[in-house]
Amino acid sequence: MPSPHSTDCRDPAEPPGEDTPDALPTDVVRVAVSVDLVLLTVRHDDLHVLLVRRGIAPYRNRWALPGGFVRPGEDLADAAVRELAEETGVRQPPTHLEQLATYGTPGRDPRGRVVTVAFLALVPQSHSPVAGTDAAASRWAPVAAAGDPPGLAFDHAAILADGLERARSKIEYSAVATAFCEPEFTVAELRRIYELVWGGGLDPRNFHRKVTRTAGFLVPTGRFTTRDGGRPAELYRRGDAGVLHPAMLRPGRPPTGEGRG
Amino acid sequence: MPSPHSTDCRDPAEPPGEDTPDALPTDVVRVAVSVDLVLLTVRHDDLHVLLVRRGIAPYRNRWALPGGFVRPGEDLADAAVRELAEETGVRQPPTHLEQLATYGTPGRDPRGRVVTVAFLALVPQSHSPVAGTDAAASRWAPVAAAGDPPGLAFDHAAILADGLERARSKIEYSAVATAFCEPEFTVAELRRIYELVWGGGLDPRNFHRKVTRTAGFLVPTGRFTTRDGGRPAELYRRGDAGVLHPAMLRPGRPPTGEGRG
DNA sequence: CGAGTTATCGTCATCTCGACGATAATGGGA
DNA sequence: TCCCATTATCGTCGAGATGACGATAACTCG
Repeated sequence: MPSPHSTDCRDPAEPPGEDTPDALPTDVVRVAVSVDLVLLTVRHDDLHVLLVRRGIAPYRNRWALPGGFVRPGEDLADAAVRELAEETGVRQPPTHLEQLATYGTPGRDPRGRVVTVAFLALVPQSHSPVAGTDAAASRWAPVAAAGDPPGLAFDHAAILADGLERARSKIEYSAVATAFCEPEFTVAELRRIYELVWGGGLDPRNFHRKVTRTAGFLVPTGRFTTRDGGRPAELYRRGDAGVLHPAMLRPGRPPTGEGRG
Repeated sequence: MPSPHSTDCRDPAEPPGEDTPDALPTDVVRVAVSVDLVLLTVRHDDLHVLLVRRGIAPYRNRWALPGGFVRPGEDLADAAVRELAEETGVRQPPTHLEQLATYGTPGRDPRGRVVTVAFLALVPQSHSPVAGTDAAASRWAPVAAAGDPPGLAFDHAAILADGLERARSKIEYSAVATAFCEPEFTVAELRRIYELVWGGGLDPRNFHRKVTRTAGFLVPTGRFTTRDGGRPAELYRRGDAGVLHPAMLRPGRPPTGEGRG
């Protein structure tokens, strides 16, 4: 495959070690890199996001997404997990953690150039004991009110919006909605997740048919619970399905391709 | 992030400007930030990716994804577009450009800590005159052979794989496949895109029905061409549809949810 | 002009979905 | 204890989408 039309390619490709300079070009700009977390959970029958209160300028006393600077020799995902534990007291690793996007617009941090890698994390309520060492320093905010005046610090409102949109679309074609659930859950509890994330009601009968017949989505335990009232409901565990086929369809779309998302 | 231990929060939230220190904490690590491009196009009836030959160590003479360091005051997406123009001679902005993911594992660059933001770009063949100022310095490689020994520099093989997977899945539920096409194209040409990206044959009749009936996907021009041979085919333009409903279904999946992607 | 090629339309069985009726199995009160 | 509200789960039905594939249209080439 090497150079088809190259004039002279007598020097073969080299491994990284050979002839490697010790440092990057001197004119390369160095920037601070941070990670920020959009950590979502469902509690009190509402979708919540974890926010921390900034203790220092800029945006002192404003609410922000939890996050912090990446340390030397630390991988990005590791930094996200570390910040999660440090700032929230959440011990268990999140049931779902994925990279969301990277935000690096100059000026997004008044202190200087900071590029932040945002992560989306989903946890069940049991993972979120309340969070934080200091009650005043962090809180779960209903997502609808998370951006209330004076608004979030930095560009965190945009990051939160992107995270929510990602969550909303991702539960359509993947099984990540179960990441919000306890290890064992009922179909109704899973349905409630979808309803809260999507913000609309779903037909219990069609939903039940859909999730129980999509292979790999749910694993029946054979045990039942009456914690939701009414007839006992079977308990399920997360299946091993990554993506769903066909996808869960978000209601409210026109019957035939309206295009435009 | 810094410790928000403030017990008393009598001071109201502050705008960024007030009490803002001039600089970031001194112990924050600064890293080099680069952008890398997975630039895909279809040429000679095959899916190709643009590669550049590295002229300096590390990985000297190895092929790599086009990219470079972000400049001071430059936004990430702007850097991607700039590198695209600089390294490839591609003038027009790509028909499709999206952020792919960020790679920052320590040690991925032997020269030091480098975090790279990867972008996925799709262009029609007409956008890719050949590319590059120096013929030996860049080339279009068939994606199947792009990673051939001795392999791509850095972790670019993984980035390329992620980009391909993104493209493969994204043409399912969005209309980005048209980004590979010239401004006016036939249904057969669009079908060929899907076949090459997915790597399998599609039924021309069912494909035609699907794309022409999905609102917003294609806009008929009323004109026809015989450039593909046979009966004249109508020319279409890209519609304004962002996402497709229902999605284009990748063949080869079992009829009912097999789960697992 | 006929053969080959490609485009486009149609048919049909199957699958899925949304709407919604029906039945099962609890707990809480009268 | 019995009735009822509540929730879970199963079934039915029509509309729409899909995959397989037949049929016809319209061009080029020999």
